[in-house]
Amino acid sequence: MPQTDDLRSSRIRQARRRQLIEATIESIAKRGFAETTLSAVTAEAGLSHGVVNFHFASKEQLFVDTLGWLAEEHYDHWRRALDKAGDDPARRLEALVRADFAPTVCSRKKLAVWFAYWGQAKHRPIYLDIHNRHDAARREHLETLCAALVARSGGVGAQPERAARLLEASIDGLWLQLLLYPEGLDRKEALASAMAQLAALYPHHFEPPTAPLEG
Amino acid sequence: MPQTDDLRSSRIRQARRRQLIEATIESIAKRGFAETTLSAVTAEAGLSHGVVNFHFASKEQLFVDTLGWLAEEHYDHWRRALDKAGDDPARRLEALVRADFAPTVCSRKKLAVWFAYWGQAKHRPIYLDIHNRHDAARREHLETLCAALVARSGGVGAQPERAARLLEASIDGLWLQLLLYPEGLDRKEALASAMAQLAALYPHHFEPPTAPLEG
Amino acid sequence: MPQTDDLRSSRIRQARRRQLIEATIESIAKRGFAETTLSAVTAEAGLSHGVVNFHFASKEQLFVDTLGWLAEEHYDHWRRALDKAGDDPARRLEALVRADFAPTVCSRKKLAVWFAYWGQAKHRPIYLDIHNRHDAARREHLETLCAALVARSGGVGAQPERAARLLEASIDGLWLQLLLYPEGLDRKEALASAMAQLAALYPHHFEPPTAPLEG
Amino acid sequence: MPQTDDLRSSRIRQARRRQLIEATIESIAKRGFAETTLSAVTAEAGLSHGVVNFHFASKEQLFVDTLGWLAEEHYDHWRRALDKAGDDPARRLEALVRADFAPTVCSRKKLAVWFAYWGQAKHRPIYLDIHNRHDAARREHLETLCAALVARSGGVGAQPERAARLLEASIDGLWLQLLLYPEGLDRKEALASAMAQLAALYPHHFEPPTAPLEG
DNA sequence: AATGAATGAGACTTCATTCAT
DNA sequence: CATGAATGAAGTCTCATTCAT
Repeated sequence: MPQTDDLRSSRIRQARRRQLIEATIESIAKRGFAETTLSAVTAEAGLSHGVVNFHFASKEQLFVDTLGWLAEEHYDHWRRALDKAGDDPARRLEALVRADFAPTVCSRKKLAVWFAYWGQAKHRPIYLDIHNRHDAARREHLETLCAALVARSGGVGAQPERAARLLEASIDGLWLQLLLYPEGLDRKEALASAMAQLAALYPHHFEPPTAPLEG
Repeated sequence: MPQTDDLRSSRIRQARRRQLIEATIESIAKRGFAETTLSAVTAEAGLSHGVVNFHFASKEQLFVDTLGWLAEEHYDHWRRALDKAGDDPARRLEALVRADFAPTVCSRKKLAVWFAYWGQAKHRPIYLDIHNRHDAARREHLETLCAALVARSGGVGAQPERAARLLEASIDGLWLQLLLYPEGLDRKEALASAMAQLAALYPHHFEPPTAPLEG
Repeated sequence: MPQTDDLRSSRIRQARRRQLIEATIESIAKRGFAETTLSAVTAEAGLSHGVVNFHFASKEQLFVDTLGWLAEEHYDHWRRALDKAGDDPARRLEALVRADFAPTVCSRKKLAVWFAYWGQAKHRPIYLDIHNRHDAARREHLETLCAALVARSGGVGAQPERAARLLEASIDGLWLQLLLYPEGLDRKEALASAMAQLAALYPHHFEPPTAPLEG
Repeated sequence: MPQTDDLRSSRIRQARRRQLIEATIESIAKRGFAETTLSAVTAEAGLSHGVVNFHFASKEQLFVDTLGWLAEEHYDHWRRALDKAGDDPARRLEALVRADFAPTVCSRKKLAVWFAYWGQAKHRPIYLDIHNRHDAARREHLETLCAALVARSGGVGAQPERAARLLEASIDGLWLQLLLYPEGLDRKEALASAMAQLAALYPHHFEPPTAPLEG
């Protein structure tokens, strides 16, 4: 039956694409962008040499789709975290922060890949687009939630735009430190530092943690 | 006179090296790492094809020396800022933060290059080494100064290690945002945000700025 | 059927390797080692630029495999000649000598290639290895056969080691003269001289030829 | 005084040429033809990079002149040996043979260089020319002397042309074996083998040596 | 839908040669 | 006479892409 065949074919195609994208992530993390050849990707995936051009128009398209997949995974992750957080703005903000330090999105492998893409952001507008498209919603949530906490805050907390920016900056900066000083900082301490940042911005809503947190 | 000749020869070599390193920075910023071919570099420098291997053992060595030059430039920059800042810990801390947003080190060009290198940090230990070697001193200063401000602080400020980490993370994160959202954030507002971070950590020593600052 | 595919694929690869090795021999003979570029080889073979590195790890490996092929061809050649020669030591020795002047192994093209490799023997131990590995068996046969003829011999023939060495040296030296004086010496006269050498060493077993021989 | 200056200048030039030629021989022996770059030569000579093109029109000319120098050295060497040998043909022939195994001309270094040149003979007619020009006289002497010994000889010795050819071939072949099997054969045993060759050709005039000879 | 041999553009690198000093 | 920085042609090798099977 042709229809069934098409369905099966389509499922296989999806599976192959996914397989190749994951191999690409693996390879970028392991070898970096420049050394990630299509041979490296197909070898990683256990597939044959010429298969990439069968599922992706070009190497560049594979990279673009890989970033898209990564961005979507991240998006889905914090959206789910937010959905489970209830209605209290402080709890929602905390959930957003915690989401970024969950093992799935905050492994050293994933961080290496994120920074590999960011390292090319300036001259690859398409990467910037994909990233910003997915991140805009998160920025808005951050700002809205910061604004909701303003009432009882003085100081920086009273400037929700800056507070949101600093929150995001700290998280990104902690990610960078996780990448650059793997021995000086682990994921739990990075999370604790991020929670401390919340406490610094909104002392009426958050307590600075005194020890590393369980992520 | 041989000695004079040697001196002149050495000066010429130094000048060429510098010229090529600057062309490399220009090219990485413009084209990214992968597209920075030696032809691109020599064309940028207005020199002939083969010069690079005359002054650098290999392309990789050119990249290594370029990062070294960049790291040293940054180091010299904040050391000078610190020297001019006097003895008051708060002023010294502020000087350190301001230094990172000065036009020379915080142009979009330089940021693109920094993140290009960081994007390869995981699989190029040599890049990590060079970066960390120069950065360790700065981290120590940050932590010492944070510790000096602890006395009148509660909250996060009372944890100098975390405070220093958050300060550095915010700065790096703001750098990333300057790179990723050139239209959403300029250097002055980034500096204002960094000063706001100081105010959040040490409210007794710093006021949150109410408008973007002159860098 | 995968197995069939593998077999076909393997046959194609073998054929290409052989094709490239023969083109290499052709090119070394025509242009010499230094001028034998990969372009020259692929042009000779009527193939595209990049094939070589597809079938050989490097240019050097191509050269090594070419010498290996040459050495094996020579080995097979004299083994077959020996097999056909019967049991009489004198006939076997003669067969061994004649084999080295057969058109297939003693063309000016092949000689040029052999001496091209020998010209690099001192600083390319791998070439020496390959050559000696294949030649050791031949030296042993020569010596054993010389020893078998000793009984009725006086003079040099009574020293089988030296006799064997001189036999091999004369053959190699005649090869060199064929290469260096193509107009002063042809293959048939070289063979006659080699047979004369047998007669000089073992006058009871061999007659010096009076005219050039048919090879 | 201009004339004096010219003389001095000329002497210096001659010295430099000689210095560079010897460095070339050294380098060909050590690295082979292909790896002998002009840098290698000047480094070997302890001179500066650009000096070669000042004394030789091109790299190729340096190689040609080096071969010329080598050929002349060899020529002078056997001429002197011949001059000292007296009038007896047998003694003269022996002198000629012994000359080729003297340490100065028969070091492994020199052999490597000779075979390096011969390895290119086929496609570099100029090398062939230089070699043959110097060698023709030697061949003639060999043949004349062989002819002079014919009277009391039967067998191969009665064919002076072939005898001379076999004598030369054995010597060249022994040279090749010295190059290829440095551990299986030393200069003294090679000389003994060459004397044995004389004995094989002219048993009435020469005795086969029973032990290696002092060269 | 997959394989993998083949292509050829383009990268890095070497090096003979030139030339200002 | 000599130096050594500079040039640029040419070589080897890599690898994205194509395509017959």
